[in-house]
Amino acid sequence: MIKITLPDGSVKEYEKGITPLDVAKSISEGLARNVISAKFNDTVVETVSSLDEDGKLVLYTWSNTEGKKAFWHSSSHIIAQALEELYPGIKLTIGPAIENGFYYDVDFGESSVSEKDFPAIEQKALEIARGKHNFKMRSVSKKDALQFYKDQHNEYKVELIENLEDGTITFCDHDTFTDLCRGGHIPNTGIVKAIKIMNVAGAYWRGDENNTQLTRVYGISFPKQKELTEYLHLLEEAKKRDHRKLGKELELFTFSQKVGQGLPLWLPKGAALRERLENFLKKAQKKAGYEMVISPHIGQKELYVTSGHYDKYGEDSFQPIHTPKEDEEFLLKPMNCPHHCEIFNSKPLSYRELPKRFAEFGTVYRYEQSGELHGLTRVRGFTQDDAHIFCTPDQLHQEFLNVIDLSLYVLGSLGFENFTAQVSLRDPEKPEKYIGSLENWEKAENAILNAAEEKGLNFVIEKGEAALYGPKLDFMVKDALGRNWQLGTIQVDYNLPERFDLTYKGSDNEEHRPVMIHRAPFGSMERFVALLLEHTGGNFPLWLTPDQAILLPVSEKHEKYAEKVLNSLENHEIRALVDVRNETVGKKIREAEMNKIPFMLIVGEKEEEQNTISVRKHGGEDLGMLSLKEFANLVEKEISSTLKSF
RNA sequence: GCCGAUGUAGCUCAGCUGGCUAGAGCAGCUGAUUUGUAAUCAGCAGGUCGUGGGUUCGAGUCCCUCCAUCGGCUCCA
Repeated sequence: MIKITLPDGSVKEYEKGITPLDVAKSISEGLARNVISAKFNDTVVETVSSLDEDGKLVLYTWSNTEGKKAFWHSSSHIIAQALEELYPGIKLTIGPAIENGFYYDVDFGESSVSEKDFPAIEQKALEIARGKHNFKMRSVSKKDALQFYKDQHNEYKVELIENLEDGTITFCDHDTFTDLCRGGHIPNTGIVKAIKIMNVAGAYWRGDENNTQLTRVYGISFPKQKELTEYLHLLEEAKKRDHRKLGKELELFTFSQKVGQGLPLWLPKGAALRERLENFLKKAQKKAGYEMVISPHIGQKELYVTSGHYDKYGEDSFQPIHTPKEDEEFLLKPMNCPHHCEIFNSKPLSYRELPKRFAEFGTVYRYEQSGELHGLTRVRGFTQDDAHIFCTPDQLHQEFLNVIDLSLYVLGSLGFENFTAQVSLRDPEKPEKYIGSLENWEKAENAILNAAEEKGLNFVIEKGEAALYGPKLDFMVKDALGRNWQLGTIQVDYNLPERFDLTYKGSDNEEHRPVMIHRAPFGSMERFVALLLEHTGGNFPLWLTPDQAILLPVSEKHEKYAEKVLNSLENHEIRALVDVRNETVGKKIREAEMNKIPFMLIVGEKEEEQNTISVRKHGGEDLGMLSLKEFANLVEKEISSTLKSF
């Protein structure tokens, strides 16, 4: 007999060799029907694996993330079988479950797959699924495993197996299909009732662009057809929140082929919105002791050679600007830090004057790869809400904590609650990616980890994500389709102060090296506005939104009164406009709704007589007739409830 | 940069296997209507079909180049 501990803490005794599925049956029939995956002692096991020792068992159904993972991973086996049957001779590589579905990377050799082939593959996969084939794991010796794939001329699987230890290698069979696999499957293929190929894309073998490019087939599957339909509907809904679509509809920004790709043009409403965001941050920064500085958009090549950026990025950047004078080269500024270092250098400073906090909304230009450009989230010219803090080593910790506070204030004020804090460290195996001494890096990494812990931030650590000159604390936010983007960032840097030979006079009358903090709470204005658009669906906070209210005169007769009201609204600092078009009220409301204007103010005979406005909120709520004063109070109250001061 | 897809009026889209002067709705303009909580009616105007080449008697439609966009990969100072 063995003792099985269940998640609720209860311990039950079973015959040795019992399976998770049997355990489920002993609990309830319903559970047994729904169990599709299990973990035994924190290791993923099959629902039909035999359990031979005491341990902790967790059973998973479709409603658990772990259950979905097993479901989607199993589905990738089914798709792989379908592909092999339809395209004989292809070479399979890896096929994991991902956040939403799964993919399989395939070397199609001479053939290729495109959208029009999807239905046939899906149908084949469904046919296989309906066969209710059991997934069966079996151990294979390294020698046999290698032979199996050598016979298939599949060099990818061979490479995978070569890196595995003999004795740990398992294959998974279902129907006529066999795949190298670690395990974690649903009991049988029949549980998959709906399966859809979402798209195909190129992906490099082992993520290295020097390797062969494989075809990545993305798919998703569900235990019910209805759930697939719902998922596809959800995707459609998410597309409505796409910032590229909303930005166009709300006239915030545009792009022009003539100006160039990745170079956004801010339209009047967008520019005004951006200015409000900038002022919001400027106000907070002023309280936090920052000073605004301004630096030019170009700098001598020498500046970036000093900073180390030229060596690292020069080749893949916008190329130097040449002047009539020979040997003179300027670069478009790809970041503000070197300029700010020189500002620090402009006069001798004493420790009494530190920290120095130089802030600038600095526009920078980076030659991002063409395939990587994406709306406003990844562009070639953008404005960072940048600042550099130069402080003594003693001040670093407190300064870093203060910057975390500022960043959290910014995210909180704009309703970003579901962000992930990420500590990005260097990849110890690739020192060539970074500048500076190991000692400096360790100091900087510890400074960040300590500060993040002290603030009680719930953070994840990512190795290899650090910046060229130092580690970072990044705030990541998901877009409408669940893709992660970095917004705010805080970086500790011991290296640029050395490269620029920055010093201050200490109390001991000796020269000392300051430490530098790079920080940008928004990240960039472009990306921040993009993510804000996707999060709010275009319904910005009232303080930020382009037009807070629109006056809708019932007929031409009430235009004068509307203009009068508009005037008073302006006196109350409410941004409003009048729709004087010769249209019905219904039509004006419809358009104001589509333009996502928070308040629609209808003025007609009654309102003019009583000196009031009838207020309709975006979405349809009727607030009835209000006096101007009442309305102004309402607006002020709503604003102050979302916009706290720092 | 790489893989795959897409590009028709300001916007959203139709245009089958190549065949008259390329269509619709919305937006725009003109006129009528003077309107009370998500589309009043009528008329008009608007496109060298992303670009450049090619095949053909004939190209929006087929082929190639380039540009841009979309989904990924790689990258992200």
